[in-house]
Amino acid sequence: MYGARVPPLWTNTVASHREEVRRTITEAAWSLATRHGPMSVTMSQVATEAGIGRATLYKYFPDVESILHAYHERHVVEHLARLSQLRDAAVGPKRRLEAVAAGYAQICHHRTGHGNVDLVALVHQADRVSEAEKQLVALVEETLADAVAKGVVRADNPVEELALYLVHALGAAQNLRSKAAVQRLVTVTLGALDHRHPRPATD
Amino acid sequence: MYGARVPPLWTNTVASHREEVRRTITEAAWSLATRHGPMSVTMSQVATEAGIGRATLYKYFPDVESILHAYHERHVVEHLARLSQLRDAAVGPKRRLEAVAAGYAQICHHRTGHGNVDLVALVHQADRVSEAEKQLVALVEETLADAVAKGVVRADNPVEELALYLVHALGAAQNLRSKAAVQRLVTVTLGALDHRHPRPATD
DNA sequence: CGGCATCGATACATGGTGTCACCTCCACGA
DNA sequence: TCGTGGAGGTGACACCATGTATCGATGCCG
Repeated sequence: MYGARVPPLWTNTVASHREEVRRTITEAAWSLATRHGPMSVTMSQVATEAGIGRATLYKYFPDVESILHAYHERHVVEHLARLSQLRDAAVGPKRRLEAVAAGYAQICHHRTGHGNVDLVALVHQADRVSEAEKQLVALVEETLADAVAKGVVRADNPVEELALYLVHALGAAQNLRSKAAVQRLVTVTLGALDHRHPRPATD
Repeated sequence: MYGARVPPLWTNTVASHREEVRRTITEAAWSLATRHGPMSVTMSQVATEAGIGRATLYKYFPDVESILHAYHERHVVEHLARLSQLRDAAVGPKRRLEAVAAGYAQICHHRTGHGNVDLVALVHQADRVSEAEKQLVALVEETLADAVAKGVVRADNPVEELALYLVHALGAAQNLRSKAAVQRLVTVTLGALDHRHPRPATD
């Protein structure tokens, strides 16, 4: 389902079962973390929740942090695919930027209900930022850079900084209630990127 | 240093010592968390690092999460005081908003070096948002509301949403390197709040 | 059909957890 | 000044989580 990872004809029964178990484990751990807080999750609890032996669990993951990290990684990959699709479906740099921004805001918004937002931050352990996440930031940066080159986004700031601004600002969507509010957030956030900035001060 | 909290003549030896120990404990725990990750911090480690008995530690805090939470709370109180001061020192709603925004960005920026950023998110455990933090958001909302009332900030969005946008966007400062970059971030972020928004689409 | 490898569970040594009873020492009143 | 109350600090204890080693079971491959 998430793509074959070994040469064809070799991913039949064993590997698929292992992936199934991995999925069960990660979801069980995430469920526990959202319910009782990430600090209190133990390997024993995860094993019980997943319905496997505790020793077996250690053959899949070394500790709780790795499990949560794997869960997060899987979802980031999904989001990356979705954003790529949204970007490619839109025409023109402005539309593409809007599509990616709106898509990212939606993703953040959906995190509100089905899980503790702060868990995401937890898995961002120090330097352990995942490869998929770098790709995600890279996607945003590319889209932005294109928009800057076409003159629809202000060029007076480094693209990396604008991308950082964009991602953080849109992350506020996770605290919003309605979809309308998310739409307003996207509009406001993109407004700051307008090529007609900066403006003369009114004071 | 942090202001007397009991009626005068009553904060002599015992209470001050207790506060001293609390401070030592919280800083020891934060140090461990930044070094080895928050998931691996144990009460035993904290007790050893703080130089007290493990049983004594339980007379101050029930678990690791509470310790980290207390550390964070103390700093939020400091930040709140600083932002209040900045706001009161500035004249006019526009200047006040700029001062508060710049101050908050600086605070986020300073978190980069001396500690893992994600720890902050960790202590935001679910519904356990601290009172001081609510006050901080309230401060931002008040400043924004005043600016909206005076016509220097766009009025086509709810103030709570704009405050959320502002705080999240400025939070990007923690990933920036230079002070100049932080200044650019503040400018870009505040640009979206300009009262001359929304603009006609160019497409 | 039998070797082979991997999966899964019980067993055990180690270390963290939470909580006593007990000790020490400051604060206050006679 | 001194004794007593009460609060802080500590060692000890029982319990649980951890990580690993060993063993039986199951399915793939020649």
